[in-house]
Amino acid sequence: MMNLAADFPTKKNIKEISQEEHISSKYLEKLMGILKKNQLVRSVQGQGGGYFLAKKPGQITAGEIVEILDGPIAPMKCSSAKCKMAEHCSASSVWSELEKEMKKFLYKQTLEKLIKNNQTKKYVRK
Amino acid sequence: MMNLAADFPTKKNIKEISQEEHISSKYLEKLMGILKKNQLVRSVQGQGGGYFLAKKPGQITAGEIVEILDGPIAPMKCSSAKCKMAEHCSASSVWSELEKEMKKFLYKQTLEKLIKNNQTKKYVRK
DNA sequence: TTAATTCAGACTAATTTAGTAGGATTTAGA
DNA sequence: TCTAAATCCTACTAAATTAGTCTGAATTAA
Ligand code: FES
Ligand code: FES
Repeated sequence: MMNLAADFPTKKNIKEISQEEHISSKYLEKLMGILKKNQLVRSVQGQGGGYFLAKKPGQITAGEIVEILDGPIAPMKCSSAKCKMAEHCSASSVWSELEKEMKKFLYKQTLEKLIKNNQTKKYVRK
Repeated sequence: MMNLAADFPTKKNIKEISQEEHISSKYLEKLMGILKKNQLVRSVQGQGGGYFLAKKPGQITAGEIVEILDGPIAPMKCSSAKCKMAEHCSASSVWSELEKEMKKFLYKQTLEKLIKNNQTKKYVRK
């Protein structure tokens, strides 16, 4: 039988990631499950298995990740959640505009960008 | 004795505001208390009393109100709350930049602006 | 003195979130 | 074919936060 696990050199398993990111492996397992269900990562099961990105880092944005893991991007529950008072609420326009700004910002932060920023950060660090 | 309550023609009492804003008077009482403690509104006690703005609408911003009633403006608990992982967390820069954008936006929305927007809204409504 | 009002703070209930537990399934390799 | 290393699945728990209530005291106009 061929070795599936060997075909994806960038993959990492839960144990590795959890150590690098200082996050409990059990919790990470859960999160990766969600990311996988939403097709941001793919996985190889069984011994030697692990996870890897489903797209190029330049094509994954913070916006996607946040919406998948945290739910809709919104400054208030009111804003996107179709608040029933929105019609006669003077604040609703503020929420919806702010929501737009947040989305705009988060959807232009790609993983690639983040990685680069983080690498320079390391150099700059004393 | 002079009549304090008559001196501030724009004042409204809890009952009036709670009806206008469709919010329970008990809850509103609590919120007004917080706004008062933070000097966004002032009040007159006793019969005929009520609340009124402590500054001109052009000098009160959504940012202030939100920070007073909702706490620090932040997209994540992590961002401004001095997350202890921030040093080796690749996401922290995203949170802090987004936080800046949110503050910038909210601090330029004055009450005056909001009132104007809301008036035109009424005209436009079918 | 009375009635209308703000003021103060404790309390409750509901919801959300972060995180854990336990076991089933899949797979590589000996 | 057996075993160990991994993902997968999903229910559960605990903690924190939030929205909102309740009670009663203090203040003031009339
Ligand atoms: S109460 Fe929901 S938008 Fe204002
Ligand atoms: S974990 Fe707090 S900033 Fe990333």
